[in-house]
Amino acid sequence: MAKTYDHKKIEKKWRKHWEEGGAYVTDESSSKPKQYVLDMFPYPSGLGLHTGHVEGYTATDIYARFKRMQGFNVLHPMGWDAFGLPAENYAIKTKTPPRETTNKAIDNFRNQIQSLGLSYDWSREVGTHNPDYYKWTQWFFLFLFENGLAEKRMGKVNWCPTDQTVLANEQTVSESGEKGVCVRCGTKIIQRELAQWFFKITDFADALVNDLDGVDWPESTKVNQRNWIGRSEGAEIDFSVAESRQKITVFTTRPDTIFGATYLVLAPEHPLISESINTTINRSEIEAYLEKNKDLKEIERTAEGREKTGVELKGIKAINPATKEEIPIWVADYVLGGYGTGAIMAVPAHDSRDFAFARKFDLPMKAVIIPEGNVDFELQHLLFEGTQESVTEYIIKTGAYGGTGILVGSKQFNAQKSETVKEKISILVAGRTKVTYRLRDWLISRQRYWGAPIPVVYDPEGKPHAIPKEHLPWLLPEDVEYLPKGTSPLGTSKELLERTEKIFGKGWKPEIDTMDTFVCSSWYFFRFSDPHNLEEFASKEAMQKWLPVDLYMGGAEHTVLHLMYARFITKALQKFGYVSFGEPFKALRHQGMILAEDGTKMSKSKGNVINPDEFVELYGADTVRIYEMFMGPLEAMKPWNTQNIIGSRRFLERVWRIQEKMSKEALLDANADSVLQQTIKKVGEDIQTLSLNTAVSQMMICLNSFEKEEHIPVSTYESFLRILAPFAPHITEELWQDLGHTGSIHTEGWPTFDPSKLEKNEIVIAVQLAGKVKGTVVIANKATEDEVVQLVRADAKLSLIVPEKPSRTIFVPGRIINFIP
RNA sequence: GCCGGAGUGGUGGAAUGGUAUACACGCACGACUCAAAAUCGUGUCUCGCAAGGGAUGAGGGUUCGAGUCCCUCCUCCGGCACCA
Repeated sequence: MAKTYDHKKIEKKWRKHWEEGGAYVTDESSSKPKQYVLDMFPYPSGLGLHTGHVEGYTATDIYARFKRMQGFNVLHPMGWDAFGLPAENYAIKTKTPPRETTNKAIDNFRNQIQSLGLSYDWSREVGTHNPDYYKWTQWFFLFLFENGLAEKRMGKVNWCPTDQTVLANEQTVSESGEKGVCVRCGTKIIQRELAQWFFKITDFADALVNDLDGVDWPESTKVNQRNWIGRSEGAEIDFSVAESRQKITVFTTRPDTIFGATYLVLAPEHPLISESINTTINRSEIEAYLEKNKDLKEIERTAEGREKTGVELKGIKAINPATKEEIPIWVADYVLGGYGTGAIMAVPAHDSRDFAFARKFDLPMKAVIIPEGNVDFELQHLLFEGTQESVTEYIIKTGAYGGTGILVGSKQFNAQKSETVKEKISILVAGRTKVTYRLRDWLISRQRYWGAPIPVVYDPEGKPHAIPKEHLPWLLPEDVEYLPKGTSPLGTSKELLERTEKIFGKGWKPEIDTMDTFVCSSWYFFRFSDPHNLEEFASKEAMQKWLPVDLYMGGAEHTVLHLMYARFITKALQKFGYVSFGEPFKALRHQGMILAEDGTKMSKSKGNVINPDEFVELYGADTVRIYEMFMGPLEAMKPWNTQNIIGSRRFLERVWRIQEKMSKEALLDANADSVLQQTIKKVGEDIQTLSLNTAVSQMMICLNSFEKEEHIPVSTYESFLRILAPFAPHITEELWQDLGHTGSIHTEGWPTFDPSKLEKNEIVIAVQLAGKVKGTVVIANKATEDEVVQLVRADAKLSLIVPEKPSRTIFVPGRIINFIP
């Protein structure tokens, strides 16, 4: 009589039903509290959906469905990060327009996503490559430009000779960690000087660091963001040049070591070198050094393990403002021109880099800090009793000490703690406190075709002008030569040039670079709140209603930059009054990478890629969803195991079969009921914390206990189905309908549990002797310590082990009783 | 080197300081079957016939009691790394 579980029929039927009924279209009129549950939108690659997508999307789908059942109005959208290099490279190879391949890939992705039964509101779908979207990407460019947050300037840029484009610093590291290569093609990058557009993200450096304290993100991601920004607090100190009015300003985080600064080092780019080269006595040596190093890229200069090189500016000296002693000035490529002031005070006794340099060139060292806590008597003795030579000898032996401690050889600061005098010293010696950052401005120009055109035109003098907003979207031309020839493909479009001249006049030229695709993805979560708005990127009311995002899910691999840029855009909008908050993503979680069965990364070249479609076809979407959630902790990296999927399928088949035990009259056994109550409680808590693997296992435990029963009351089965519904939406909908319900199970409320039934009447507790388990006794749930002791004494085996008069008895209700002899 | 995170059966993995190995896969045996598959049942960390021991990367510590907390060390993963 009972139907068999035909996942193909069931899943197809309900997906059609949900789609036709608009089951997951967000209800804008609802007054329920909102919940914005967002996945990082994918790049629609031709390879299709991979197992990692399925994992993240299933987790947020379960969360979104759970929140709906809990009575929230949920916004759960999906879209496409559609501009980017693969489609363009494919176009170069095959002459197929990128729009064509991209749209095809999107259709494929959408089909795959829909086959998983994910409850997205497809009426809000966006694609960054569509003019009605990139119109607003261009609007953001103009918004930043008008407010002084976008500017064109010359910049040394990383240039990929193969892809013929500029790359951001962060795109010059290959996936295997190799530096100085194009992230896409692995070609060694070269450095070029070009006029480029920058977004001034550094204006927000402080807020980008500080506001991390207020968001619920994985700690490691916060650390990555902080590292990237690289905020460091220190001081700028002026060193005057002897017999000259020039001065050299250095940045240091350790002003407390200034008495140990025995020489200065300038970056090769430092302007003082050319200004004072005439007063040096080794001019040709210096020039030869600069010439030899001028083509070195920063990445090469900072390569791991590279031997430090440098040359002294002989004939000129600097004066240490603390000791008033003359110290040599060197040029060395280990000092970076683009960071701090491009000059440092070298303290070889207390900095390992300066130490290595001083050793190589036999420069003086002076120790001025000794570790606190009298750890090193030899050093202490030397500092107070020894000669400068003996101290130097000691340092050479032990290496630089970079920690904090007690000052010595520092005149009036002697015997004070290094931390407490830091600020005092920097002010007393012609300096001021200063904060610097590693973060650089965001270079957004790309010499590529498949991106949003930068909405700028140049007058006949070459001066840039913003394109007035009424001309947006500034369309991406189609009559282009894809194959780049060192200039941007847009430069080959006749239509674009004619369009520009027609609107702005003869001699005007369009900007031919496009925007970094990270610009497109830095604001899409705003658009989802109001995706069809023709007047604004999103209305203030819509953003007020839906944002910030309550839960944001995506892989950890490539998100440092995306998150940074999205936060930057949000802070810019906040500054100019568009939004009231400064952080776009309240809570962030990362799904872990799913590895191939052999425990290595899936890759096309290794041929070990798992295609989720295959398993959706074979076992059904519900099974794949359950399996991927059951594999292990969401955020953990875990290997795929095809053999294990069958367990998830069997679970659903048992859910299906147990309907045969249903009975309207039956009462649930108290113990089975208690398992059900625990399951309602635990699964709810687990979904909230996204511990979905243990949620699935709890449902399995619950089903196991039902299977021991003769009959299952209908209401019990209904509760169970409602708990399972977010995980396996199709099978539960079918079974729900079979129970005679006309409405969808997914509009039901989340079941409540009865706390009074959570506990079983009889429980097993462990009996310990001095902390070692010796056996168990079955006791009534509410049994007192005395009653438990009685039971233990009555037990034939335990009574022999437990001492007559224990010195102590520890009773933890419901857990253990421990007798200490 | 620095900063995160992790190390538990044959495998994926559970465990508010309270019976380590839940749940699942696999495997073995049994039932059903002419047979097989499917399904169901039993067993499955380790030494031991048993009674009992031992085991959560290694070693210490705190505690009545430690996978969990503290210290030292080892290994693996992720990130940063000449940023003064």
